Amino acid sequence: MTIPRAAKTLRRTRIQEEKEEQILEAALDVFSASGFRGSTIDQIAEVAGMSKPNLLYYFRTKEAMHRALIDRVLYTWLEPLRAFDAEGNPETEIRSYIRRKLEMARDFPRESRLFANEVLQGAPHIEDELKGPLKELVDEKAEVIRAWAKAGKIVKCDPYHLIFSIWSTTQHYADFDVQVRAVLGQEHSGEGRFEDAARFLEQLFIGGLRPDPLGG
Amino acid sequence: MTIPRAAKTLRRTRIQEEKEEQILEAALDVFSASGFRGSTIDQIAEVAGMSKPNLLYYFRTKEAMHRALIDRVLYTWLEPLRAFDAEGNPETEIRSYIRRKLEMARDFPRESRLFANEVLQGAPHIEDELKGPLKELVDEKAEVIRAWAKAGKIVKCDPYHLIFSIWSTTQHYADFDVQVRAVLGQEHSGEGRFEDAARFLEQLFIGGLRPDPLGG
DNA sequence: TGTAATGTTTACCAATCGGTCAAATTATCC
DNA sequence: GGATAATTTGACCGATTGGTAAACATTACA
Repeated sequence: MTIPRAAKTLRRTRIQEEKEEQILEAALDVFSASGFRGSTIDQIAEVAGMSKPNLLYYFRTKEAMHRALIDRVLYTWLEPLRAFDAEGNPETEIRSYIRRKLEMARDFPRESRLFANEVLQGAPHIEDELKGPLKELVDEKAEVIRAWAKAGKIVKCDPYHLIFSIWSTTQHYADFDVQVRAVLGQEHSGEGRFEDAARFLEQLFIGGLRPDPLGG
Repeated sequence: MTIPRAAKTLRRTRIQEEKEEQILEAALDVFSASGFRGSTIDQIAEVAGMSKPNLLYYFRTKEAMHRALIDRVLYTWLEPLRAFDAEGNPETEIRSYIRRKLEMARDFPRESRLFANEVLQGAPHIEDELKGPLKELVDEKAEVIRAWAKAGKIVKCDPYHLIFSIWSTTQHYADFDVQVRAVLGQEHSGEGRFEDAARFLEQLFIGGLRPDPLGG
């Protein structure tokens, strides 16, 4: 007889690990492309290359799949911000934060779109994460930035909106990729666009945050 | 007998205008909140306060509704960029473009999310608009910016990525509103956040684009 | 005021949705 | 190799999906 699924997590089989991996990979594909409501279990099952009931053997509901996916991806997604170092030099810290975020937009666009879809549609499944861990992390880093400003290392500015602007400008290249490509045209839509973006954004932020020479 | 719907558009009745208005208003609500695939005709019908078949009397399919909505909103949405004036002073032009875009994010968040949802999910319904009218408009304004840079009025930079960065930073406050609110916390989530954002973004862009005093 | 055009509703359709079930199959371990 | 646990499948469920047909109600206009 099949053991109750709750007990399944006590010890995980080789097959379980492989299949769950397979499923979450497919789920990332589908959820990031259509959002939660717009995605169907059948789609995910097809991409994962298994039957729907088989998929539902590993994740009992669509919600459970989505949750597992969010949980797996969220920590990694916040890594660049976590790496933001209070001890470091403001200019190099901001520069490398922008770089890292742009690299993630380039290398993990599906992850970016997964969150974008979720937040865009009111974040019904990740509200707690936003108000909890995310807010705390941002609060912490905002303090760092504020300290830099107070010390005259960068211009006085609202640290929260600074962080928002780095998020939005970098993630734009993942979330709005088709629009970026459409506007740039075929000739500038190669991978070089990330280098161009990096150059521009560093110029913008470093220039825009340079401390007022008058010390104002 | 009911005349074929194709002929309906020859002359529009009072009722037609009212009801189509009602429907598109409801459709904006629903599509912007759930994306095309995630939205249902039933939802829209309920929000519009009419029966589903009645709604389908005015728009034969879900696609037709979506298309009509996009068509109606797109022109307005591009208005701020169109207002970007080559003759004007770069600093004030950029400043007022940011202001206008932020005002739209504040006053028309549903419109912003409608496009964000669409682009995020691969822009299956507006690809032509992106590659056509949008690209042409951006190309034109990019030339203006390039000329400013050449004349030393602003720093030399990639005009396309500049435009992208203004889009992304401003629309962020509409598209990622829940995240912004969650991170700012209750105390800073009032309407004042748009003023704070405006102040920061103007500081960032004006500072970041200020021409190099060495003339480099 | 009559009537033709327009608008609305009820009842319905096939397809798809998320999910269940029991039977069949495969892997594991003694 | 056999028992037992783990995995997979096909058949199926009720609810919801986008959309239709036709009867019914209302409006506009001569």
